[in-house]
This record gives sequence, structure tokens and C-alpha cells, in this order.
Amino acid sequence: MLKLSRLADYAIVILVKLGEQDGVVTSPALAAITGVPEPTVAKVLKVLSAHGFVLSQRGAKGGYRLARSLADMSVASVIAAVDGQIALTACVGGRECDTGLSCGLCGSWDVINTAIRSTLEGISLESMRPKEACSTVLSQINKLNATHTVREGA
Amino acid sequence: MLKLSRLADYAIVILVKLGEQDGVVTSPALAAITGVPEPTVAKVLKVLSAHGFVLSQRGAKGGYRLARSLADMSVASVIAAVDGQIALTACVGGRECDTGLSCGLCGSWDVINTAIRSTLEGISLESMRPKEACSTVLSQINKLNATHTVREGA
DNA sequence: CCGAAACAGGACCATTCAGGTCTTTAATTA
DNA sequence: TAATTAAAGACCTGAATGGTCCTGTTTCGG
Repeated sequence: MLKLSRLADYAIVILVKLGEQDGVVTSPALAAITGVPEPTVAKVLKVLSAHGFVLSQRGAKGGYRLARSLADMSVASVIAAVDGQIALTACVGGRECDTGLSCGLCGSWDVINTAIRSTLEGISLESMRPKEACSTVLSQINKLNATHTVREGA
Repeated sequence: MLKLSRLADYAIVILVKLGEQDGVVTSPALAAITGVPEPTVAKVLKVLSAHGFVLSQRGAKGGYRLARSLADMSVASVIAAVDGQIALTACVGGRECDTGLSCGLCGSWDVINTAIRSTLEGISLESMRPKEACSTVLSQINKLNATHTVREGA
């Protein structure tokens, strides 16, 4: 169903959330914020660090912070970093697919791949940040779920 | 890596190839033409038939033929038929993802999903048909691979 | 100077799901 | 009536993703 890998999904969520914090944030803290299991957060962060999306600081009081603004990160670049090249099919670049040579659609896929890629490149992480109206709904849901623990500002 | 399922890939190839034949074509014949294993071809054709892309004729001298012109089939519709709804993530329609409620990107994904979908809807199967120059290259490759069996026109 | 905290970089397992095969049934035609 | 072919669905297998854990290495604080 043309779905994104969950890791890439997490990566985007984590980056957006990280952008909303100030100072360095530890991976356990990010796990708490996003709800993603800690080891997975750490794994994603490592990849993002290797690809220059976040800067890491080791040692006690270490953590992560964004390497650049969310507006300077495209959805495409994040997906490519986590999942590898964005391509719908195996036969890219005019090469033949592995079904033999009878496909005959050689090159036609490139049109699609390019279209998808440019679509995703045009969307920045900044534009993924929750909108106001949406945040309101979210906080309400959060309140519902936090009923027996904390009741902040209500 | 944001890849298409192989079944959807096959479906498109099969439809394009089917459009180049005249009269009804059996699935074994299509398997021979496309190089895709016969049972898989049959499986894909069944799905395509159920979704109205091809018309089936049972019994002896039966087979499949296109239900409408290739120009009237979008890549998006074929993918949707074989793989289900085209959506990058689980959280569509403003619903929250299953990581809990902390995603907070509610609705943002819809922008991406819609963009991808409309991109794919704008590409017809007709435009996937091999171009002349490309066919030439293909036939050359075919000749190379058929060296020890048949040498047609060379 | 030592210990705790936190990232780095792997290896590793387990689950899921897509891909593919097979069998049976029903329909059509010669 | 017999042969051919699609329809439908059960079932198996293998790859890959997702997730966990372990062992270093670095840095800060006491």
C-alpha cells in the first residue's frame, strides 16, 4: 500500500518534537515525549546523527539537538536518510527489472519516482508541525488520558 | 524505502502488456509475455478482474482482456486496487497514530498522502508504454540474452 | 580520581507480511 | 461429455522490518 516504514515515520515525529524543545534532549526524554520505545528512539537518533540532522553531545548532561532549522529539512531527505533512496520500483535508471527482460517498461518508472521524490522534497518538516486547532484537540485528548494522574490547567 | 509492492508492479506491467494484445489472452500466455510466474499472474489478474480493470471469460478459449483503454487507467487506481489505499502512514484522516497520543502531527500526513496520490493519479498506464528508443535498447538486450538460443534479425 | 550518565556502534532475535504455490470448484465450448 | 480455463481460497516460505540488548567510549559531577 505504498507505505512509509515506521522508522521513517518515527524519525519525522522525533525531529519535529526535538525542534520544539530547547537545549539538548536525551533519548529517554524524547521517548517520553513521543511515546516511542526508548531503544527505538535511540536507534533512530543515531541514524539521524550520522546523517547530520541532529547534533549529539556525549557524556553526562549530553543529548541531542537539531543541527539546523526544521524549515531546512525536507520530508524526502529524512526518509532517504532512514530508509534509503526513494524509489517505487527496483528498475530505476533505465535498468531492467529482475523479472527477466520482458518488462519493457524501462525508464517509465523513473517518471513516477521523480514525481514522488520532488513532491516529498517540497514538504519541509516545519510544515509538519501541528496546527493550532489541531493542538487544541490533542491537548483535550491528552487531558482525557491523564485524568487519573495529573490535571494540568483544567 | 517507500517502495511499491511487487504485486502492484506486476499488475501495471501485465495491464500494459495486455493492452498490446488483441482478443482474449490466457494467464499462461501473459506469464510467457511478461516473464512473471504463471500462478502469480493468475493471482494478479483475479484482483484486477474483481476491480474492473480486466474482463474475464471462463471456459475453453477463455482468457482476459482490458475492460477499458490504458489511457483511462491511472497508476494510482491500479496500486489502490492491488495494495489498498495509498497512504504513507497509519495516521490518516486526522486520527492519531498507534504510538499513543504523543505524535501531535495529526493531519499533517494528509498533506503528504494527498500530494502523492494526486501525483500518481495524473499518470496513466498509457504513458507507461515503452517508448520507441527504449524498445530498441530492449531488443538489443534481448538479443544478447538469446545468443545461444535464437538469433533473430542479426 | 572515581562513578554515573549518556551516546556510539554493533549484534541479535522475533514477528510480520508479502510473494508464491497448490487444490478444488465452476463455467464454457467443442 | 470431455477438455480447457478462470475463480476462489487455503497454505507455506522466506525476507525484511522493527525492536531489544550489550559492550564500549566520552563527559560531567562529586
